[in-house]
Amino acid sequence: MKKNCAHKHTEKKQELASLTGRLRREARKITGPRAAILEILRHHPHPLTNKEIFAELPKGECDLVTIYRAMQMLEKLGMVKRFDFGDGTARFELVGEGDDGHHHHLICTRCASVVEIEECFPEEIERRIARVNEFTGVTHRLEFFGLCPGCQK
Amino acid sequence: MKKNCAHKHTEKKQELASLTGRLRREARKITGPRAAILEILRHHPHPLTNKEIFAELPKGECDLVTIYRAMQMLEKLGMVKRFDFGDGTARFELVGEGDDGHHHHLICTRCASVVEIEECFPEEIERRIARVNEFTGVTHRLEFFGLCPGCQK
DNA sequence: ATTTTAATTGCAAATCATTTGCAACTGATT
DNA sequence: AATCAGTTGCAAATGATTTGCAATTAAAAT
Repeated sequence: MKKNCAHKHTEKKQELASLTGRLRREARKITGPRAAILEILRHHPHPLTNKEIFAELPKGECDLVTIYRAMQMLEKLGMVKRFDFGDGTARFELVGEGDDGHHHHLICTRCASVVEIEECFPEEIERRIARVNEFTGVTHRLEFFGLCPGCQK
Repeated sequence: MKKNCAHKHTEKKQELASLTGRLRREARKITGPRAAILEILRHHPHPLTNKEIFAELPKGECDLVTIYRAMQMLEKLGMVKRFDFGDGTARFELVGEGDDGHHHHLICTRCASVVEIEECFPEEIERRIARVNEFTGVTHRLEFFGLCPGCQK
């Protein structure tokens, strides 16, 4: 069941207590659904869709809508990062304290397996793009696509 | 009404005849709706959503669904390129003959103005990413976001 | 430990972008 | 002008995500 799993820099699985602590600090309630969701995110290195999280959850643990609301909230608090693989479904990954979660992925266009990538768009080029166009606060969204070893028929 | 418009490499507005010619070659019919859609794309340098195309069209010229279908077809023929700015709506830009349309944009997160970017992700790094992970046919999706000069309060 | 209160949840229904079914229509070819 | 496959419009279906609202509950106050 395990997918390609080349974790270079996110191998630090956060403690559940640390996660709930962050919630508490923000005056959020630690509810059953939230603990369950965090627990699932904690154990998954790659971005998950809300449906996938829902599927991992014990049967009636919580409603899909609750997951949507939880992810919205966690994203606002900076505890999860939203990724867009271009298939019309949002994916979320837990973000470490202090970290901004910025990184990229290499996705197999056939089997959808995901590899986390260390490389990033060169800073100096991004700065030049910002300067030349007089934009400020420039970031980027970047994902790679290709055929994974197993799918190269 | 004009947005920020720094066209570096797509300043070659294709002839309508050349576009319909491509359709004809593919055994597609040149219909009123299609000609109208191509005409609009031809005159717009930046990616347009189907709704935007629809809005530009003379009132009852054609149905929104027809635009969806036309864009699907044009994308399949490689005549338009689909872009994803992460807001859940596809955008399309006309692609020159022979060109694959691969390029990126800098989008203002406040006013949504778009600037076309010449820079691309460094090839050698992409090749390394492919090699290291044993992926083939690797490409990328990349867009930049920031505050445009006019929106920097 | 019990009350109080605001945050949270579930469920149904609403939205939005996009797709699909199907019968009527129309370019392009003969 | 006849023919026929490709197209179109309209309604309805899909899929992801959001929203309204009344019932529930975690956490603070008593």
